[in-house]
Amino acid sequence: MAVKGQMSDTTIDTEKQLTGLRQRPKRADARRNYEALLTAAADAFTEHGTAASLEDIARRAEVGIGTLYRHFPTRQALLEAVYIDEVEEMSAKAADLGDLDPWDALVAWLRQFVRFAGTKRALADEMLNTIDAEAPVFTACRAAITDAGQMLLQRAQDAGEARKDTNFTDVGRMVSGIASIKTADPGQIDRILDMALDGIRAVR
Amino acid sequence: MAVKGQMSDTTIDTEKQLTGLRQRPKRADARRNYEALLTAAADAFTEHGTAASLEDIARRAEVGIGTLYRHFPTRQALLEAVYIDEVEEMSAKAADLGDLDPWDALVAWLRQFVRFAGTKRALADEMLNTIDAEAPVFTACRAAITDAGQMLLQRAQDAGEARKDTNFTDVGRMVSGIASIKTADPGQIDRILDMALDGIRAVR
DNA sequence: CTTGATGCGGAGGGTGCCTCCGCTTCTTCT
DNA sequence: AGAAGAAGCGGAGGCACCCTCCGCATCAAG
Repeated sequence: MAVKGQMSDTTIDTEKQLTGLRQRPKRADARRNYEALLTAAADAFTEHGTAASLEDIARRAEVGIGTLYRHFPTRQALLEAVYIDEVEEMSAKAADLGDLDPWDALVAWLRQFVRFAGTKRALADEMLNTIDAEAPVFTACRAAITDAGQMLLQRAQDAGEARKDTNFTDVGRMVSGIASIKTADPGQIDRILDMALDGIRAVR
Repeated sequence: MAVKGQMSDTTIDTEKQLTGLRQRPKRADARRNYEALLTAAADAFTEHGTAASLEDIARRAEVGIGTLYRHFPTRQALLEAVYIDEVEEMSAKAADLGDLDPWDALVAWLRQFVRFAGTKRALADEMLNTIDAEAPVFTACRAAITDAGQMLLQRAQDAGEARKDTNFTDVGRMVSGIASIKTADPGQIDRILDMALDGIRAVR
């Protein structure tokens, strides 16, 4: 497929793909519960990893356990929904950052990317154990993230703020590598990321 | 410390280090139960991952649940013991292979290494989440594996069967990279390993 | 306002985790 | 060999979690 001048086209495409993977309930009360569960689950998974208690999630969402199971019949389903939700958020965030200075926007987005990758790696691993790496969930999510990152990097490059001899494939890998560093000191990741980002910046 | 001509010195050293990390019970019945638990746990963890049921492990070992908990107060402790046990086995295996042709010995050992790394990676990851990467368990285990592999590679190199411009650091990383490939086809890993091993073989 | 359709929630049965302590088995000393 | 204390055993019991099932409440379309 040809990429026309603007990036937004592909962004919209991948967003549609993502949304297609998930159908939110239509009745008002059901949708309320669904969203509450998603939020509670995201918190719980971040806090306790993939092993978080489903009953606890239902409690946090102030919803019966039965409701949780109706919306998400398996732990996998819930995991997947949370994952897609966060990818969508990363994607949307990229668009929101459009007003900022291109470089600042890129940095802000990559920071969020590190947080995302850090807490969600376990989740993705868990999912990989159960379903195929080529499952539509993953292809769509990868595409969405790549599109968003590519756009921000491109913009920074066009503004002469990021070096032109790189691409998002490299930057993405670098940053996710940094995100996966296991360390006791939470500030260390930030420091490393700062250094690495200096490497992406254009020489003035 | 200086390494004298023979490899066996370091091997013995690292074995001692490992054994020091674990003290088997001394009373006969207690030791029997301890070993039975270790075997059962290894099976269970390989089969169901780190989440295997401890009660199931006790059942398989034909031992009361209380006995399991006395020997291994936490899941971590059991995980660790199994891990050390398997590392010791890898280490011992390297010595056993001494009679074989150097190249065959190396290949046989690396094959076992892949199996080991494949099933035990999850275990090591789990442990890393709880304890430090520099904990004595890990340093000692890394050292033991490295020693064993280094010796076998050296032997194959000396016999002119493995290329001389490499070392176990590289070979080890390569093989553990291969071991970590996620795939549905179990034969694929074997095929890839074969190809990779051809790359280590000396040009005739 | 009525009335089906849709969604809610929690009781209940099953499993796993971990602790605690009365009973058994081993080892050592005489 | 026998006694006696040390060491070890095992499973009942209390709690949390998993998941299902179904009577009851709530919604929205007519």
